[in-house]
Amino acid sequence: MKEGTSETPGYCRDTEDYDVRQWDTREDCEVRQILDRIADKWSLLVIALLDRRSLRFTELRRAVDGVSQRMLARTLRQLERDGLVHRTVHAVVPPRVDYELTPLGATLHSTIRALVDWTEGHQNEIAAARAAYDIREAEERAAQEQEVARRDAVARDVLAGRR
Amino acid sequence: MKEGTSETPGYCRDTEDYDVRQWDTREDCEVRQILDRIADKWSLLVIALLDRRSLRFTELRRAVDGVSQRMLARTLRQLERDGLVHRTVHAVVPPRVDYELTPLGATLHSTIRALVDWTEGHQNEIAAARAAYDIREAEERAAQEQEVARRDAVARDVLAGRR
DNA sequence: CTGAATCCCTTCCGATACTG
DNA sequence: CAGTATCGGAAGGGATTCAG
Repeated sequence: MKEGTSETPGYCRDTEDYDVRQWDTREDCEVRQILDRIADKWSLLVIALLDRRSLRFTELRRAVDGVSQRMLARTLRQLERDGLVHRTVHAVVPPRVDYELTPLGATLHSTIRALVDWTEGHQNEIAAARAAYDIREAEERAAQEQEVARRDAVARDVLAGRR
Repeated sequence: MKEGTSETPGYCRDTEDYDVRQWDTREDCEVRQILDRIADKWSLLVIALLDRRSLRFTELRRAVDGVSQRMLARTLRQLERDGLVHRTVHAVVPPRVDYELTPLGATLHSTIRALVDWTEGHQNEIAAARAAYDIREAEERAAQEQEVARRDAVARDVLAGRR
């Protein structure tokens, strides 16, 4: 089986004796796997970039900045297979290949865009939360060590002095 | 440096001579990294699950179904550090730890929910697209092989018969 | 230019075992 | 119950090379 195909076990042990409360647990047989691909680092960026315009391979490569040729090619093939991106090959030399969102991909775009926008809009809060967390953790760690040292001292005193 | 800290280079080469068209390329110094964490497989599921209710570690473990103890613990630590999830330790025995979304995390919930809903709502279309793609690819591959075989035959004839 | 294929190193992650 | 520590296999992904 070729590399990117993912053996897709496909199973879905029958949902007998299992009350579907929301979507949470195992009905994701397929969903879980799709979500993984959609929420993939590069897929996210590519879909976000392909907004109402088509871009060629090299343009995407430059725009994403950091993606390797290998990963971009793989990502695009997957997105094409999933019917989210359309690939147009122009029979010219040098070859030119354009990528654009399919109607299905376009419906995903706004959702992904929302996610990206959220991240942009809250990155400062997250950075602050991280800083606060790190400080708290450092303090706790320090207090912990002090406590250990104190106990050590006490133990030494007891052993050395009066016993 | 401990495992999950991620060396966070933090750089962001100054945005001189770079027209910010949208968000696409490199202003993601920080965003890119946050997006990666948020769009993470387990983070997504955990945040989606923590809807207006608090769950304890084991409940999450069961609900997510498939996550290892290690990954769940790591994911929760990260989410806590990012200020998206709040952790409450009850000083009882056996220990009990509750997790719930912070206000910040709650604002992310709907967005993530939208992503999950999209996936659920379009999984059939994606499955169909994949099937179609695979068939097309198989046909092309078959045609390719036929062509090769045909040319082979011709070449053999030329070499053997009249030359 | 647009890929596919190979090599190879790094990171991820699950299984297991051990604390509080 | 709620973790942390360690280890080994598996997967991810970059650099390079070759082809159309």
